[in-house]
Amino acid sequence: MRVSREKFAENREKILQVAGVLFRERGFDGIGVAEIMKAAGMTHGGFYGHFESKEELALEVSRALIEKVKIRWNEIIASAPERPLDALLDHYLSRCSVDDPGGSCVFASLAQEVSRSHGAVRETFNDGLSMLVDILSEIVRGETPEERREKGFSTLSAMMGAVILARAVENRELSDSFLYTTRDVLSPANRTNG
Amino acid sequence: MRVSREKFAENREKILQVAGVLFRERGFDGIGVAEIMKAAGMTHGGFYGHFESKEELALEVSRALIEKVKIRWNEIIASAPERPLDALLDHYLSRCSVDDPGGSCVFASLAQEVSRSHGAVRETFNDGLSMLVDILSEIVRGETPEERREKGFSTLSAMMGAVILARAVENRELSDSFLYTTRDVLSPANRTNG
DNA sequence: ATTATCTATAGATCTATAGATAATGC
DNA sequence: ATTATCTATAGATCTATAGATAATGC
Repeated sequence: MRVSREKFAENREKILQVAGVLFRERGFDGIGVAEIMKAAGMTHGGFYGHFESKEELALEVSRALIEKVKIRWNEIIASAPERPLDALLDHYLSRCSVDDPGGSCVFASLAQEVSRSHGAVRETFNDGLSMLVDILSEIVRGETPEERREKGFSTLSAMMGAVILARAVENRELSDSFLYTTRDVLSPANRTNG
Repeated sequence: MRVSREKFAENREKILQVAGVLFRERGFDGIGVAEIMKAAGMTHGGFYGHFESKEELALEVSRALIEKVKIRWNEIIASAPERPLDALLDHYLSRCSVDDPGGSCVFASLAQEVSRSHGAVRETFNDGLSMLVDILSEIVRGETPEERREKGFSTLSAMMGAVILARAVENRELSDSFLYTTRDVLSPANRTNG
C-alpha cells in the first residue's frame, strides 16, 4: 500500500535513525539492510525507494551522527561557560557513554572500521575529527593558539582511546579505570602546568 | 597430496601468520577463510584440518599477536633502560605504526570490533590490555604505585587513541598531529609535573 | 496515472562439511 | 592403513532488483 508524502519522509527519517543506532552498535558491516528495515518497521525491498545503496545510507547516517556530536558538544560547552572542558569530559568519559554505543559518539564506535575504508564516508569522518579538534582547541588551556591546537589533538586522542578501551575490556573495574584516569589527566583542575 | 608432519606444522604456522596480517588489515569479519587459505597458499577446505572453526583461528591469532606486543614492548623497554617510556612512545606513535596495521599492534586494529563480541577472544583482549597497563605502570613517572598505575591506564588510552585517530583521518598533516601531540604530552621530557 | 511499499528472487558472498585423492610411515 | 589436502557443494547469509500491489492526488 502506498503512503502519503509526509509519511514517506517520516519513513526515511525512521530508517536513518534506526540505522544510526544499529551501525554504532554492530558496525557498518555488522548489520544488513533487511534487518535495519525490519527494525524500522518496513520491508527489505522498500529500502531502495529511499536510498540508492547501503553505502549511501552509511554516508547519510555518518553525516547526521557527526553533526549530532558537534551539536551536543557545543551545547555542553555553552551550558558550562566557566569550565567547558570539565563539562565535556564528564559527559564523554562516562559509563553511559561506554554502555550505550548505539546512542553515543559515532567515532568511538566506528573509527577503526572507517579507517579501513575509502570514499565519501572516510572523508566525512576525516572532516568530522578535524572539527572536533577545532572545538577542543577553544576550550583547552594553553598560552598560544598553537599550543591550544596541539592540546586539541592530544585531548581528542585521549578521550577516544579511553572510551574505546573502556568498551573493549569486560572487567568493570578496568573499564572504569580507563575513564577516570583519563578524566583526571585531561581536567585542568588536576593539572599544574599548561 | 598428503604432506609430512613437519610440513603440516609449517602449514599451520603459515595460516596463523597470514591470518594475523589479514585480520589486522581488514578486521575479523572483513576477511574469509577461503581468502586466508589462498593467501597462505592452500585450499579453502584444507583449513578445517588445522582449525575447528574461524572463531578458533581468531582466538589463536589473538593470543599470538597479544604475546607479540608484550614481547616487543619488553624488548624496547630493555633496550633503553634510561628512558624506556620515550623509547616505547617513539615506537608506538610512529608513521610506520599507522601505515602498516597488518604488522602493528593488534589492539589498535581490532579493539572496536572485539568490544562488540563475547567469548574467548574478548576475554583474551581484556587480559591483554590489563597486561599492557601493568607494563606501562612500571615505566611511567609517579610518586606512588597507585599514581603510576593510574598513569598506566591514561597513557595506554592516549597511545591507542592517537594511533586509531591517526589511521582514521586521510589528511597526512592531521594524522601526524595526533601522533606527535600525544607523544609530547606523554613524554616525561616534556612534562613539568608528575 | 503516479508512486511508495511489498513479494520474490537473482547473484554473490560466507562458513562448514562430505567424499575423493595421494603421500607418509608402519 | 593413516592422514593432510583438495574438490565440490550444502545451507545461510548479503546487496540489489524486477514486477505486483494499493493508496494518493491530479
